Formats: sequence, structure tokens, C-alpha cells
Amino acid sequence: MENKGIADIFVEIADILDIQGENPFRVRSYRNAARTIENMSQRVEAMVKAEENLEEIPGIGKSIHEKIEEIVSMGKCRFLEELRAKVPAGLTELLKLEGLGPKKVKLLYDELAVDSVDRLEKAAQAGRLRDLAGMGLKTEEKILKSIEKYQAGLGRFKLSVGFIYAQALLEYLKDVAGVKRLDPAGSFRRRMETIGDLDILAICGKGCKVMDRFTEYGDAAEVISKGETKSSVRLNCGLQVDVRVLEEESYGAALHYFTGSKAHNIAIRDRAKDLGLKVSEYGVFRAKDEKRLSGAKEEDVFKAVGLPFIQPELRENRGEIQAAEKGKLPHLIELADIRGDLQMHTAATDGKNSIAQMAQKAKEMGYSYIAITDHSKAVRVAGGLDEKGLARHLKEIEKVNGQIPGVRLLKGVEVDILADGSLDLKDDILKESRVVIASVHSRFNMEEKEMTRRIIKALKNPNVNILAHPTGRLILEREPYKVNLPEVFQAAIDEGVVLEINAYPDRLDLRDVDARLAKEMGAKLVISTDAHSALQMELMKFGVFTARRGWVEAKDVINTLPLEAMLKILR
DNA sequence: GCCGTTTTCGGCCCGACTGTTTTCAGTCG
Repeated sequence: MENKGIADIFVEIADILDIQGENPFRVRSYRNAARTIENMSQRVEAMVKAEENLEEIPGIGKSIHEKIEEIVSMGKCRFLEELRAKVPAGLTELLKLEGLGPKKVKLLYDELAVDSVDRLEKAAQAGRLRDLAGMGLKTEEKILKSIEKYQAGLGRFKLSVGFIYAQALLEYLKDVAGVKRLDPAGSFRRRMETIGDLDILAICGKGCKVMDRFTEYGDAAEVISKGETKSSVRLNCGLQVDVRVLEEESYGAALHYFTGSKAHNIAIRDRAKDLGLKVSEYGVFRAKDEKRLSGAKEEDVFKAVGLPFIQPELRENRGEIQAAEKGKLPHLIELADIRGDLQMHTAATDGKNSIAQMAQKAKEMGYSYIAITDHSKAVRVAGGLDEKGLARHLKEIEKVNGQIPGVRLLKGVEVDILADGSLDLKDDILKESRVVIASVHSRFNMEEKEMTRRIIKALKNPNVNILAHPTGRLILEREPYKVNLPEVFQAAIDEGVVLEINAYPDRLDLRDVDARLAKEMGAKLVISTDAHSALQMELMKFGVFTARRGWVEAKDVINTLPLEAMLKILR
């Protein structure tokens, strides 16, 4: 079973225990374990089979370890089956509705036998909710709205989408009189691949009307709540935005707190407690008498617990606190480190612009080299090139080379890995290409062993020097194909093939945790945009964000090197 | 259920907002 499947089992256990009114900390343990497992790049099933000690993973103890073993060997969890027998299946689904938690779900079930979203909708429409204890007309209306939203499937948004809405809103709010400072926080600031909402923090002068202006925002579809220090609206696109107004003296503590992640914050607070301190969004306090010690700057929080500043992208409680303690935080790669882009497409296949236009854009980006890498013939919808077509195209690239001073064009191709692991173009023509990117664009639903063999076979072709988007996933749209990544990484290392972090915001593939594993195993990485137009070359930043979240440093990434040094690594 | 360089028992982050209440429970992040 995949990690996601195991994680889902623990989420369901947590949901049912929650509804049953179990000890909330016990519930949290299951949720923590689920989150940990889902975020791991190693497959838990493989770890069990290799008899690795799962209890060394933080948040996994004896009980959850035993359940994982059972799930791996039997394909199911008896404990979950027992729980399911006690609680109707629809109740856990009700928890997904905004504003409904375990207590209300239980109440609805006990009083009105509501056990599905459908029944809840009917009960609400019939006006039967308003008479329940602790509920009223407003709750009933809110629940109907939640159901509507839920059915519309509004969930998470890609980071790149978040950027568009965040920039527009920040532009609007910064002109409000009295606004001194605005910062996005939350998963947006940590540059997660998707965001569930947008958190914006503000410092304002006396009498500032920022909350009024915010809730009047033209793109707001609905005002969810409005208060002195916190307001929330939902934009027309469905994205929820929270604005919080803070005092200058506690701004740093708040920025830290609202940046998260939750797991990182808990770990920091825990550490503070051991030191006789209390850290909250209002500052750092001495525990015994609540005396305020600091909090104006974000650095204050880290300083108070004896740590250097930790970059937001690392704050996931994935070892950053221990690394900071030992002075071993990575020196994260930055956008300015990038000297070239090694995957892009032109009008010769499914791109929009010419070779020269791409080169011109590279000049604007300050790059010293790019590789032009159009598709091979197997990608029919993209008008992929056959041997003849590529030969002509390579000559074109050569012709344009030198027309834009300072930018060297490398002849390249993105060649398809066919179902049997052979390549879509003959070796003769691949030899003519300096950058040969291999990638999978078809037959995604193979078994893991077969897919792993397929990719490794392609890596063994001596002409291949980059493996692109190694898992094939499309964020929020398509799951990654089944593949044993550690095996693929090892093969890439052995063969001298570079692994791509695809910067295209729909892909971000390798994802953060996978990039980290690859780096730790000793693989070389490249961050490429896969641009299909000149403008898309600006998407490089999203690849850099992903790399940073994967603890990647400039020295791990070949396109931070000057051309000659980079070419030496590219076999 | 997990965890431990004070602890193997007794903690586990904590505050804002809403809607229902007349002081607070539930939900959220």
C-alpha cells in the first residue's frame, strides 16, 4: 500500500475517535502520524519489509507501528474495521464541511439521525437544525452554505494561483491610509505547493480602516467574519483570505506564529517551555510572571529558544530545529543563483515562441545559457519531432546561437521513454543533442516494478543526461505514477544522470521531500521551467521554492554553475 | 497515542471569532 493509503486509514481512525468524543490528544496522535507518513518520501511499506524500526520516526510509537505492520501485511486495519462498525460511514464525511466539528456531527446524528451530507442538507432545508441545543437559525444557514461549497469542490489552490490573488490584494491594501506593513504568512510564505487559504498580517496606525476596506474588496464574494484584529473573506475564486492586524511590538512573534507550520510552532513552543518561557503570537514571555521579553522581530522568537533564524520554507518540523541547534541548517538556494534554464519548448512543437524569442527572454532573465528541448514524436498532441525533424531543429538552434550575445544555446531534446524503457528517437540523433532529457508521457498506470524498470532502462542509455519530472504528477489533477524513487535515484547517481525539479507550477516534480531524499543520497539536481512560452521562463521561482523546501543548496543544482562547469557534470 | 538529559506519569499550543448564550462551547488555524 502507498503512504497515502496508510495515512488515509489513520485519518479515518482519528475522525471516528473524534466523533466518539475520545481524548483529543489521542486523536491528534493519529492525525500527526497520518501527516508524517503522507509527507515521507520513503515508502513505509518498503521500510516494513526491510525491517526498519518505524518507531524512530517521530510521532510513531508502539501502537501505530503495530497497526502499520498489520496494514502492510493484511491490507487492512482491524481497529478501523471495529470503529467503522460502530459509526455510520457518512459521519466522517460530515467533518469535511466547514463549521462542522466532531461535537456537532455527533449531535446531529444522535438527535436527527443525520449520517450523510445528503440527509444533513434535507434536515437543514426542513428547518430542523435550528431547534437543536447550541444551534440556531444562523448555524442552519451556515451549514447549508458549507454544503454548497463542499459540493462545488472548493479545496486547495496551487501556489502560483495564490501568487496572483495575493499580489492583487496586497496592492489594494497597501494604499489604505494608516497601513504601515503587510506580509503574507501561512503556507503561502512557506511556499507550499498548494495553499488552503491566504493569511495576511498587517501593522496599522490608529483609526486605520483596513478591515473595512478589506471586507469591501471588489473580488470578495462573501465576508466570513469581521473583527478588530481578524477578518476573513472568501474571494470569487473560492480562496479564503484572512487579514490580521497586529501591534508593532508583537509583530515578529505573530509573523512566526502565523507562518507555521503548526507542527513547527508546537515544537518551538515546547522548546520554549523547557526554557521557562512562553511563546505565543503576542511575543516571548517569562513563564513564571508573564513578563514580556521580546517579540517585535521574527528573529526574537528563534533567539529566545537559542536558535538561529530558520527560513520559512524549512518550518515543517522535519528536522529543521535539530539542524538549527547543531548549526547545520542548509544554505538554501536562491533564485539569483540560477544561471540558465535547461528545459523549454518552442513553436517547433507545442511551444508558443521561436528559438530566438526564448533566447531573448533568457537574456532578460540574466541567464548565460539555455537548452532548447522540444518533444519527440511519441507526444503526438504536442507535434513531437521525429529524427528528421529534430535534425532540422538542431540546425536551427545552431543558427540562432550567437545572435543573442551572452546567451549560449544548447541543442537539446525531451525524448519520450516508451513503455518498454527504450527511447523514442534513435541514438544517432540523440548524440547530436548536448542536452537529452528523458521523460514519461504515456502509460502512467503501470505496476511499480515495471515502471521502475522502464525508467532505469532509459537512464542506462548513455545519451540521456537528465530525467525530467520523475513522478509525472500534476498537482491537484493527477497522482504520481507508481515508481520506486530511491531505486531510480540510485540508478541516476550510478549513471551520472541529473534529476530534474520541474518548476512548472502544475508539476513541481520532484516534489520537496523527494528532492531532499535525492540530495541526501548524493544525486545532482537541475531546476528547469519546462516553459512553453518565453513568459513562462519566469516560473523558475516556483522550482526554486520547491528546492528550498527540500533543503537544497546551490551546490546541489547544476544550473547554478557557469556553462563550462555545468557541461562537465552533464555527461 | 506519543513522549522523556528534571519525568515511564502526566502532560500534550493557545487565542480569535461566531453563535448561542447571559458566561461559554465549538470550530478554526
